[in-house]
Amino acid sequence: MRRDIFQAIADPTRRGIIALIALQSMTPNAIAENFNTTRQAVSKHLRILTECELVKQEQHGREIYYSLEIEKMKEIDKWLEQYRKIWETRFNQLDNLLATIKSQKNEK
Amino acid sequence: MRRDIFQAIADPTRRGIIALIALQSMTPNAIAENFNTTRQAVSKHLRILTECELVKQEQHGREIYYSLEIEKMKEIDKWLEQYRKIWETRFNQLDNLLATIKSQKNEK
DNA sequence: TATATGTGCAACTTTTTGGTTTCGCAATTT
DNA sequence: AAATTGCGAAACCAAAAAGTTGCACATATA
Repeated sequence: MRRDIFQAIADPTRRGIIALIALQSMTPNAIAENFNTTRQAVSKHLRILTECELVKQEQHGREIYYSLEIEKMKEIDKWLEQYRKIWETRFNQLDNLLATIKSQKNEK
Repeated sequence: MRRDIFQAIADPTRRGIIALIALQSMTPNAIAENFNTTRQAVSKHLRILTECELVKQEQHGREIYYSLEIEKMKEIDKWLEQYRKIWETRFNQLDNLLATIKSQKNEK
């Protein structure tokens, strides 16, 4: 089992679950109502999300409320950081190029 | 075949390839040297990356150079945006809380 | 022209994944 | 106490994915 955050967000249903519980915690049954699968399938997704600490659970009687561990999402942001640097550099280079063209125009 | 960007970055070897060709374009053979797999396996990964437009190729004679399509990486950033909003809000709330505590202290 | 090299592609195998069904347990409700 | 409800876990299945091997094709080199 690989069970890292990138593998966790690879599945569209899991991304749906993440979006759903991002703002309020929900029970497996309530979550499953929003998808075209069984409660058990959602339960499996929740297990995977829990295993890589993207989701936390809180038991209330026989109900278990799941919610997003937003801090963990920052890991993706952190990974993206190196590429953000690249595209920002490219953007600045383009910016400089445009500025150069503009100044050349004005010199005419 | 799902073949979206999230599925593409789920595989650790593919993330390795992305990191490798982010700054300079490389041939499949050169890329494969950096991993513990065969050239053909890398080729398959490159195909997947190409199919979801994360990577572009440029043919030079019999060699094919692969490089990262950095623009496509912004899609992940875009998806992350909604969650970034959440953690920034949380951060501000914490900030406000700390400020409140501080001012209460000063009132003593 | 013959040989070597860089490559993609197809067939095949193994592993992983997502889903379903069935079950048992604990907490409610009747 | 009995029935119902909410849940996770295990066993099983089908589909997908990752890797391997063998090939064909084009380009380069001898």
